[in-house]
Amino acid sequence: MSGKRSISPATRERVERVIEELGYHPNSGAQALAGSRTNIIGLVVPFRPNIDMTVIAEFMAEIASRARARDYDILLVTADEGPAGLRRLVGRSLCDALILMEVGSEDDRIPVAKSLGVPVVLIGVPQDSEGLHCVDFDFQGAGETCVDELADLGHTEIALLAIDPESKKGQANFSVRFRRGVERAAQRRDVDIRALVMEPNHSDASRVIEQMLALDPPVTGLILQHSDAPDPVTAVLLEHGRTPGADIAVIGLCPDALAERLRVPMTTVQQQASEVCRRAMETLFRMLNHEIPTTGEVDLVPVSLVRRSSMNRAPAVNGYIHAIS
Amino acid sequence: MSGKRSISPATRERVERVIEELGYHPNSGAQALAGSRTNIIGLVVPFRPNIDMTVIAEFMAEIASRARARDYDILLVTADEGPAGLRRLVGRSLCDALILMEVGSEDDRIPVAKSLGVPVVLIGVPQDSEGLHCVDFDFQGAGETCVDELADLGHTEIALLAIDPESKKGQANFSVRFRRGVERAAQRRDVDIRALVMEPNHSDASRVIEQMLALDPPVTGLILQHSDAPDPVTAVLLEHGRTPGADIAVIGLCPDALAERLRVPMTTVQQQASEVCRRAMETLFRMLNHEIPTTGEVDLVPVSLVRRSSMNRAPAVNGYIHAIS
DNA sequence: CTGAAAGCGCTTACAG
DNA sequence: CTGAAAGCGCTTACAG
Repeated sequence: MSGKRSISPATRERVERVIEELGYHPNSGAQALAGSRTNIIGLVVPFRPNIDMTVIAEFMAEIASRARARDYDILLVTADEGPAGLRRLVGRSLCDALILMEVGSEDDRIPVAKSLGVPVVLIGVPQDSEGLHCVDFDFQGAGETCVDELADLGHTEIALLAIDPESKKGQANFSVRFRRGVERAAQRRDVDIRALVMEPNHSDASRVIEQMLALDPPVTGLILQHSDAPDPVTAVLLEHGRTPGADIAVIGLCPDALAERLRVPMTTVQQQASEVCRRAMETLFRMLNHEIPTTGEVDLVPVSLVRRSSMNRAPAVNGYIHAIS
Repeated sequence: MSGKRSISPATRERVERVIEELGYHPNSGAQALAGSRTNIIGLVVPFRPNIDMTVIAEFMAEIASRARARDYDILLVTADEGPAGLRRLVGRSLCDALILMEVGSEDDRIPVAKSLGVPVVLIGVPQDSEGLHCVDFDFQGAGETCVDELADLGHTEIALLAIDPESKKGQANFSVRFRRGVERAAQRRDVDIRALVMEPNHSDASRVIEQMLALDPPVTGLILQHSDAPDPVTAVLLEHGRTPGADIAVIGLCPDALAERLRVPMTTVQQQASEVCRRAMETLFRMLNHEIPTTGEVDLVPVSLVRRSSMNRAPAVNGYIHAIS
């Protein structure tokens, strides 16, 4: 018996010693059958191309270790099994609960996720999240923060080096949400945004930045959406004699490690994968323990701004100094 | 009954129809208990920092999909559970077989892997691989191929932009094996190699390449070991007026997609993750079907050279044209 | 080709 | 606090 009923210290110790000696491990299949719980969590991972596997892996690591901390294991399922995969997992009683990663706006797994009868947490925000527990970064807030930070420094002509929205068709909607945040804040702050689609490599950065430098009125602030953009963009700006933090203000979305090792360390909005995972796993375990119902709502992790050296005030224009809010 | 004994077409069809109608799924715990097989493969994944998760994810995707193709599922285990994790997996009968990724030279999981009593395949080549099935890229061959290709074009002064060997201490040994290949071939071809340790970002590439350009006798060929090096290195070379394929020959190790979208598409040795996974899974399934014993040997996937535009002949030196072998 | 018994190794209730 | 029965949903032999 494992922990369910009271036991005298004497026999407990005796049993524990024998377990140790014999190297006893309970048979998981028998436990699952008799106890009707598997102690396994199904993790549905997107292995499509065009997804940043570095961040997916960060999530997997965090989720797996949090699961083990509560004596759960992780069953890895690829997203391309689709809705039928989810049915199989719970139909065959392969797991007690599910986590779906990279859930898109119109995800065909949403309806079956709702009717599965086991706890489910989504990472991402679908259009119709009604009744589902969803956890994600607040990408819209991140976009707003970037614009606000630039506007606070007096910038009114801003370029957004954007992820191609076409490349993410039908996938996760974080780039759309970020951009929506940028646009809302731009309107609110009465600031100009020029969006330039860019691939995150040196030659495309070169192309796009030359385009940007030709713009009139001149751009003084830059928002980088793609997490691989900072290295090539910083390099190209320096090649053109524009030092981030002195000649042009740069802010964006990327891992801290990258931001810090740039020639000019970049101000970023932080995406804490661990915090998203912590919340997702916490609500999953609460559902498994029947502490909360299996229906839930959207839980957005607020962004936090990390100021480094890539931001500067907007230069005076025509002798007029921008009012700083 | 699923497939084990003969059955009349009539009843078969009747049963299949009912299965369909009722949405029947066999209970995996009961199957495991009664059949003493789980149809689950344990996959032990390294989530340490300093590992390229892009390639790890490529392996996971390939392994998971090949497993599903034979009706196996994947249990995800993090490498930091160590040897005890392996014992737990088979002790609790959570899986029928194991795959260990990123196995290092002196891996403390090796001895227990040998005594586990279930089929195991390692991805990587430990020092003591005796009796274990190991599959990996032939990194040594890759290193040799790079040097041979340069030497064939007449280059005798070659720089290796290398991964810091310290950063991989106690981890997988592929960078050591690549470098060993480079050194062996250099000796064999009587060619000079200067190794320069580099981090794969634009500013470190800049530092290292300036260092390289100052070398005497001048370097005419470049080997890139780090798969993230090609973009920044190509950029820095062009900044210094050296066009790969015209002024300097460049070859290296990186994904095809990256090599092809560079300003000068780069000649590379190809690392086919899918081929490594295919072989690993093939031998695993053969073991599971008792077609081969659970003891095995090292299986290295040969590299294949993909020529693109980054290579040129060595320039004539002092009026003397190098003899081409 | 088909039926029906035994048993896989546990957990859960039910007695003591 | 402890013992012993029943049963979880299958697979595997063993009969017919």
